[in-house]
This record gives sequence, C-alpha cells and structure tokens, in this order.
Amino acid sequence: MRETDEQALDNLLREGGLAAAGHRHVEDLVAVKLWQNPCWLSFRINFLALQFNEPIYRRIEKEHGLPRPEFVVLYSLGLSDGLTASAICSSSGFPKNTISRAIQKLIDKKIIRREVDQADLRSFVLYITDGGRRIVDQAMQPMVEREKAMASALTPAEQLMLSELLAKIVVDSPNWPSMTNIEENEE
Amino acid sequence: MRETDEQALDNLLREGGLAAAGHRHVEDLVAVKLWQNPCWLSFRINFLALQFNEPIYRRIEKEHGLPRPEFVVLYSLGLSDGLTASAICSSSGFPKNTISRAIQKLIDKKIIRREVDQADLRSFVLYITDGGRRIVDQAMQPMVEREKAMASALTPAEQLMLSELLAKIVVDSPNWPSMTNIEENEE
DNA sequence: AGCGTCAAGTTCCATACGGGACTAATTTGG
DNA sequence: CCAAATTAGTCCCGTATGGAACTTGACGCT
Repeated sequence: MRETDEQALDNLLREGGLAAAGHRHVEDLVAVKLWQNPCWLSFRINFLALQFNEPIYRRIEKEHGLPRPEFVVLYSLGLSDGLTASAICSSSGFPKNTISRAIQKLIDKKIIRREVDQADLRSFVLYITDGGRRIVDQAMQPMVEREKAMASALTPAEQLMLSELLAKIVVDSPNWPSMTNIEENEE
Repeated sequence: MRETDEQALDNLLREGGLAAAGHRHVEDLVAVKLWQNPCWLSFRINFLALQFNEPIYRRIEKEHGLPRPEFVVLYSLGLSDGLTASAICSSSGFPKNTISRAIQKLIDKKIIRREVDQADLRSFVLYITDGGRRIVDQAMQPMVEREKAMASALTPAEQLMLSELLAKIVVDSPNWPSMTNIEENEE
C-alpha cells in the first residue's frame, strides 16, 4: 500500500539521527522537536541558523559596531566587490529599505564607497574601502571558527556530503512554489 | 604536508555540490556565496532558513493573525503540551520577554491557557486549548508542504542522510564554544 | 531561621525593522 | 516615439523587538 510507504518514509526522516545520537543528552523540548516533529527539516535548519547566528552577530556588533544588516552588506562585498544594492537584497533575503539604510550607514563610516552605474543611472555600484576590507577579514575569523566548531560533529566525509546536499537544495530553491497564491476565500 | 591537506578539504567543502549542480542557473551572487565562501555551512543554512521562513510566517500571520513568536509558542505546545515559558525560550532561541509577550497575547485570544505550577509557584504551565489545537493543525499544513517542496530536490535516501547529519550537529550543539569569552583587550 | 544568590516572568523603553507610498530612470510595446 | 509598466533606491511611520532593570518565589548555606 503506497500510503504506508510514504508514512514509513516520513517516520524515518523525522527520526533521522535518533539511533545514532539518542543516548547523548539534549534538552527535552529540543529532543521532541527533533524527533517527533512533522517539520524535521525546517526545525533542524532553523535551530542551527539561530545557534550559529546569535552569538556571532552579537559579537560582530560588539567588536565592530556593525548590526546584522550592515555586516551582511559588507560580507557580500567582501566576497564580490562592485555589487548593487538589489543584488545584495535578493541574495540575503533582507528587504530593500533595510539594506538601503545599512548602505548609508556604511558609507558614513567610510567602510564602503558608492559610484553611480553609468550604464543605469538609477543604480549605484558599491565598493569596499581598505578600512572595510580590514574589518571583514577580521570579523570573518570568528565566523569561520564557529563554522568549524559546528561542523566538527561530523567526519570530513560527512561534512562533504552535507555541503553537497544543502547546495542541491539551495540550487533548487528558485523552483519552490511561491506561496503568494494564498486561497483568498477566507473571512 | 598537513597544511595542504586541510586547505584541500576546505576547498572541497566549499565547492560541495558545484559539480553536481553547476550547470543549473542560480543568481550570480548566490553562486558566489555558495562556492567561493569560507563560510559554506552557515551560508547554506541561513539561506535555506530564510527562504523557508519568510513566506511561511507571512502566510501564518495573514491567515491566523499570529506573528512569529506567537506561532512558535503555539507550535511548541502543539508538539508537547504542558510546557513552561522558559522551556520554549531555550528551545526556540527567542528572548524571554518576547516569549512572555507572545504568551500573554495567546491567552487573551484564548488560544492557550495557563496554570501555576504547584511545584514551583514562580512558573506557569501552559496548555493549548481546543481552538488553539485547531489553529496549529491547520497552520501546520502549509509548513509541511513547503518542507516537502524543499526536500524534493533530494532523493529519499539523500533526505534521510541529510536528516541524520543535521540531527548530529543539533545534538552536538551544546558543546560549541560559548563565545562569551571575547577578548576584552580592544579599544 | 535568615541572608544572599539564583531562576521564572514581567515591565519599560529606545531603537531597529519592514510595509507601503514615493521619485527617478529605464524598458516595453503599440 | 511617447505612454504604461517596471526597476533601483529612498523615505515615512507604526510596530515589534530585545536589553536591562525589576518583582517575586525558590533554594543553598551557616
């Protein structure tokens, strides 16, 4: 019966990692959310995102005075100089007014610099300054360390596997259903 | 030379999934952040968390009038009735005042109910009401669907692998370094 | 028992955030 | 080739957010 097969798969997925790690201590509710949760994937991802981000952004804020949106801009330029605001928006998921504000602040602080795009006078191209470069390089270190700490629960082979699986999902992401087509027939 | 080995592993990890998915189109900056990024893991996770959450929470807000923190509380109780506020905090990563507010609102809306814990008069035990139960069940559906959509980039075997790998990391999370011990010697 | 410390929640407040309306430049297309 | 639609980015403004101080109850210690 196909129904049962799907059911069985769901249960497997949900309980993924239970056997392997079950005896180690995790907080009760975390255990429930891990192993008795129809949303196994989104919980795992959200939990890890939060655990990773919270201390990192707190620290970057403290050490460099850059709140998250500002750092996101800087980080993006650090990887690929000469971007436009909208490119940063769509790759980061922040709304454009938030990014716009962040850019202003960074310009004031002389961490980035901006030039009108001659090809399209509406848009600006952003460049990181020398000072900015120094800041990213420095701020990046704790991030990389924390990544390593996170990943260290896995063997190198497992890490590679994980990297590939997640990349596949990211690459596929433009194809998810948009969810803008909500049934309007309520109320 | 060991140095080189580590270097090689880093590159492998960073480029995980490039070969497999390289020809499919991804936005430029997303491609850079995927494959030329020292923080391969945190980018992948954050990106997916954002892509998943944003439309989901927007929809839940629209359909049920529950902003994210309120839904988090409800969701937690849906999985495990009879929790306390602090349990929800630590499993969700939201600060306690935010959760406290959310709880108040939910009580006002008669979606949850609260009783003093006889064992510890400071704390309250929270229960979901029948109405609340109906809301979670309903709000859960689009989440599960979106999960499925996300996961559908992978084969069932790969999904299982992913579930296990992520669970391992979650289980290990209490062991990451705390990062509260920042070098104070700046300024 | 009585004092200091700690943990659960709440309240206060400044601020960052994001929706939506707006301006200006660009593309489309009839 | 000009109006309409689209896109880049900014501005305004109400609201949600989270840090820090506070209240109250529990617990440890001498």
